[in-house]
Amino acid sequence: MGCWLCRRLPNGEVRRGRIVEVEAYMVGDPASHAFRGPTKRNRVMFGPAGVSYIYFTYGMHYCFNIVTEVDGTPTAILIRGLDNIENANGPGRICKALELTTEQSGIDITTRDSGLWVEHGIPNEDETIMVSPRIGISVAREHFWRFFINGSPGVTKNAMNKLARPLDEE
DNA sequence: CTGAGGATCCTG
DNA sequence: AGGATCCTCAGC
Repeated sequence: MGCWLCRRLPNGEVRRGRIVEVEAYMVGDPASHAFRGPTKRNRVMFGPAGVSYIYFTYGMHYCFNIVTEVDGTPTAILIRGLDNIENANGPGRICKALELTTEQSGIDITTRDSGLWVEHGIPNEDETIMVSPRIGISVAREHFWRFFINGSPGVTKNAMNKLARPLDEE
């Protein structure tokens, strides 16, 4: 949260969006694409951290994730919202704004050379991190594994927001 | 081979 | 609340 997702577009333009909303997909998590084992689509989730996982859904949208844990442990973070970029609230809109498709799945995002990378950032002192159930899933709704910066314009407006509470009230 | 459902988004 | 639109995967 607060880091910058950076993308060099095919025309050379660089866009930087501040990450303000994410969801975690865990080992043993029935809502995770990796839950039923490796497939052609999800195989990069089973690889090392710092790699993009992008999938196509609903016949028209792409969603961008970052693989997070060690090789062989299939976890990822879905990036759901960015500030500082127009029309980048929502995972499908992020991929549209940054021109990301499954072509960019499986690439190393720890280097600028890939054209897709993350730069360091942290939340500001006056920002509150909220947690809520994840959006758009039909199982494992009991887990508060969605995180967002309260009040940021890049955060999705959704019914789950009314269930949100501050992270530091754990 | 088939069918159901989907980590979404827009409109009304 | 419903539709767009098609890929993926489980099941047979």
